[in-house]
Amino acid sequence: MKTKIYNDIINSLIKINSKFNDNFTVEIPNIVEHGDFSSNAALINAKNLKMKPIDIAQKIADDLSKKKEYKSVEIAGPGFLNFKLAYSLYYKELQGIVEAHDKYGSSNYGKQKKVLIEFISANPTGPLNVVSARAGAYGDSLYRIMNHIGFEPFREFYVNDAGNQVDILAESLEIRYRELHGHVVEDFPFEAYHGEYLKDLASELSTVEGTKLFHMTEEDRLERMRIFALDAIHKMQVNSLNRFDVHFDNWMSEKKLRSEGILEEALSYLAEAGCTYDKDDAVFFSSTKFGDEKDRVLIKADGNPTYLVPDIAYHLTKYNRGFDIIIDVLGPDHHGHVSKLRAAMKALELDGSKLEVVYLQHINLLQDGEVVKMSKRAGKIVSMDELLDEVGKDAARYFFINRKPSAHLDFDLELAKKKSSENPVFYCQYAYARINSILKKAKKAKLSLKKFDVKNLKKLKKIDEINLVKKMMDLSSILKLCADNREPHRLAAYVHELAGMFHKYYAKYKIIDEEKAELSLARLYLISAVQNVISISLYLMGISSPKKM
RNA sequence: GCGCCCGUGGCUCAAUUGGAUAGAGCAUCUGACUUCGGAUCAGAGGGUUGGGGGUUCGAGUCCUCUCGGGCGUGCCA
Repeated sequence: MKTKIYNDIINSLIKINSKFNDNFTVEIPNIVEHGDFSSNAALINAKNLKMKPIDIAQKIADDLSKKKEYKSVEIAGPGFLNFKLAYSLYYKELQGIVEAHDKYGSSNYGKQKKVLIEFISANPTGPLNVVSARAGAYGDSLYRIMNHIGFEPFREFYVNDAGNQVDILAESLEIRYRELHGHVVEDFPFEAYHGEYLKDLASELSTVEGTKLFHMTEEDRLERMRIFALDAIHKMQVNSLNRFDVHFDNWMSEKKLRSEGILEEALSYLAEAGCTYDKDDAVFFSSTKFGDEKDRVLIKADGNPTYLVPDIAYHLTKYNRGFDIIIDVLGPDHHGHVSKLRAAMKALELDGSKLEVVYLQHINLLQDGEVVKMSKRAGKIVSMDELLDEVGKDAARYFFINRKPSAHLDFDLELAKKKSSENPVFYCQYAYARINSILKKAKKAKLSLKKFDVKNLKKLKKIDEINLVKKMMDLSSILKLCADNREPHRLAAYVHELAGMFHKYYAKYKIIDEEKAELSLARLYLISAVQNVISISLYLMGISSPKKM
């Protein structure tokens, strides 16, 4: 509908002067008195056309008010054009919402662009924590939204199952295993993983292997520990993610990348490009050529690659797999790292504009008003499972999505535990459940929408009813904003507003009035559309729509 | 030092990408159920958008300076 108005304005502008500027917008104003839609076309064109904005606006208004679709075209302020549309257009749109059902708001906007969204990518050294939960809620919702409007998104989890930390993991498990079998371990190493889950893993390992492992060579034993721990922790993480309704299309293993020789490949490309050199027994990447502050080590003096190498190799595979857009969802402590990565992409002559990095800011966990210090090493972290136990999937997902990624997040554990009206997700779900119950009651009163003739939508004459339709029509532009800016939080605000409008409407008007069957049916039709839009929005955030609460 | 992110009512956050009177929730106060679900609704108070300057018809948004807070700046990952 916006584009229709936009085109109508263009046609009017052509009549005035062909040298107009089409860089104006058509928007839905915040203030109801400003009409259904408004445009700044006259303001933008004042310079080009060498006319006063008000005069341009007047010409456009005169031209467009001849059309029957426009109930009124008014000029306001310095030269804004405010449009009011005929109700028949809204009835048609309302019908479209109901008929499209769960496809409403979907489109071919993304033109099948292939989008890789890498998120969470937590180390496989322990259970997922609340930081991963935020990334999970964010990445999965972005996926759902992009999928809905015609992109081809792909979800990937990068598993750092090789390297130093995995050795530490194996050693940590070994210590727990020894303890379990009566060995006294005097000083638990500081750098080892201290979490309780390793004790559980040790006892699981013991039931499988008994004391057999003590008879192996140290090397074999640690390898067994490594494989066992990685596998068990992976399952643990998948299990938590299933509870959170977050899923992946691919788990990319660093170990696999290494075994396939991709690291060497990446290194040789860099060498061919003349971007590497040897110094102090190490191999350096001359990243300063590409805007980095200093050159970075690729191969350490001990012959092992730094973390940068597998990361470059991994991103090389992202490009090679033919994605149009590559999105990395990272924690804020990675931004120093990304400049190195970008330098490498430049050195390999890859299109840097394809790679986007979204930084999710930190989460402060608040308990009794105090910040809970989280430390992986000390094992003092709140896990995703604990969070789900306490607040449930729906509230947790809403809570995380409700904020833009770049904002810091204070997660008040006490507040989140409360299953009360303080939690906005209940407000939205309640609207859905309430509509459901009204529709059920309507059936009992023998008001069936199946017999409803859409011609009777003209019974919907209240401005509140038209406003509900207008709000629902916003969905597709909200989804575009969410997708283009990689900011799903707008959808959370949107569904909350829509639910609010419905609650107000419900309180003000009686929907089922047995003496006015046609009006009742028209209103039932309206609220069934609202229910549909709420359900779609919640689904896109991974939140359920319960029929009863 | 240098780089990145953030600063909006008491608290947590929005603001359709530069639009008209900066909006919600929580908290506080006042009201509304014999009626479709009160997990709701109606209403009130609360703001120099950290501060100064600039760009223009128009700035929370862009530029610049400045003050706070967070993070980064490893031959750790």
